[in-house]
Amino acid sequence: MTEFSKLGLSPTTLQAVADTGYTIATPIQEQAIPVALAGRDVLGIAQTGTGKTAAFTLPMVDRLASGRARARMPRALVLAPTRELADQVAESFAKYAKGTKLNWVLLIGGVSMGDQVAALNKGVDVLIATPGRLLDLFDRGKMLLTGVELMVVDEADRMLDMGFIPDIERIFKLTPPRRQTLFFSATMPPEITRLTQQFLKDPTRIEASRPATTADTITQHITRLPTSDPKAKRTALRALVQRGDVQNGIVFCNRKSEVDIVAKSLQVHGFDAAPIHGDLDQSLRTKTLADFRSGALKLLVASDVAARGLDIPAVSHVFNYDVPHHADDYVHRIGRTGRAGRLGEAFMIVTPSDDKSLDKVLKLIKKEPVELPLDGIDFASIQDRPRDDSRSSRGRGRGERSERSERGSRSRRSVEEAPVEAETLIETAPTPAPEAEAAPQRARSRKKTEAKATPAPQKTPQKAKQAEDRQPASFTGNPFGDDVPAFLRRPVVLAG
DNA sequence: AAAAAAC
Repeated sequence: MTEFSKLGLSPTTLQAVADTGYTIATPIQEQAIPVALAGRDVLGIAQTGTGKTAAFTLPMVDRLASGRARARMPRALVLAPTRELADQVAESFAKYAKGTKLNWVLLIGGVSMGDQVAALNKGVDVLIATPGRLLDLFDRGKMLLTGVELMVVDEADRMLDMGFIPDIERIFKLTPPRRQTLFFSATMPPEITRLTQQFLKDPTRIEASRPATTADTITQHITRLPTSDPKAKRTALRALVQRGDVQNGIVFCNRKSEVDIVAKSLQVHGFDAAPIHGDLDQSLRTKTLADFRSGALKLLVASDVAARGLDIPAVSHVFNYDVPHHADDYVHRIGRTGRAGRLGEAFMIVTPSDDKSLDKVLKLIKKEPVELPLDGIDFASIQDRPRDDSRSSRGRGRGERSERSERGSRSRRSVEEAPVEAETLIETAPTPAPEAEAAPQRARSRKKTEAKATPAPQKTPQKAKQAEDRQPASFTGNPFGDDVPAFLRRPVVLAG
């Protein structure tokens, strides 16, 4: 157990740490911070939940605090594989750089470039970016990377999975070789090893022991269905969600289309649920995640965009609507619960077509999940409506009609009609009273429509705050008032 | 087999 005060951080940074309430460093922080402060490269083998983000943010703040960025010449760069992860790093930066004059900008896709370009022009110390938007802006000549003193690569193995390695290589080559590099990956496949050999200089290798393959704080269940029918799976999911004491939960699906269908289905049945995946508008992704974190949203239906890295401190339940094809993903998914010593529960729906994937999962977790049968549901009699069916409802029974509405883009019919099929399909787990549970769902739909209709979505509180931080309170239209900073009087130096 | 990421 090492206190932060023993790691060599400056008093300002220590104060920022103290303000967050943390006093004891995690193993990765304890090992990485002194090495990074000494200016050495770090190769950190660690996954999320180990305190990795603070392990690189804190020394970064300290090492950058003395200098000042010039226009279009950032001094540090953090790369993350997903927009949400980048945003999370930015939040960490906001916390720990509070007492300094450092500024930063989040460079991610899916949002307007305007603010990002303005920040770059003004001069920003730290770029926190996903590779696509960073390179896009670079190719448009919006910044140079020759002034980068410190570069962080987070979740490198995931970048590999996502095909980002050529981009990362290119970015490495755009930064000066003398830079310091902090490189993090949960695993070290050969491609990643090669990358570190090429771009890191005599790195100190730090391994934070994985908190066991699957945390002991998570109780794992599997429910076997006799059919792969989607409607049967959704019925089973509702029964599982209703069975326990779900404070909040994440429902993982393998496909984005399935995420939409399952979220919609849960909403129609009166659950407070919303989808998140990469095809959704970024403003909606941000808002949905914020709602889920704050407790305003109970069920997050997600693709694997939310499986890794996202730091949601208190998730009581994880539901695997689908068995993930990669066993690793199972570990990441259920790792969203049972964090920081809390208890968590994980459920997985398994159908006959999941045999292969399930074998891989069971082999990896080396643990026998609790079999949880759903008695009283006649799955064999549940049939999904054929996909190529015409849109007319002629000749259909009540249950099927209800299912069709569930598929519709945004059902308008009153929610009281919704649980028709529940009479026949759910015997053990009654649908919640519509009047009690339907309201949040309708509110959510309305918000979504509004967001689409508004040309310039409102700044999230966090973004507004960042804008505030970048801009003096006395801002009157001329960003610098009468005092034009020195870097603006100098011509911008192009190309090294 | 699919997810993610740039316009």
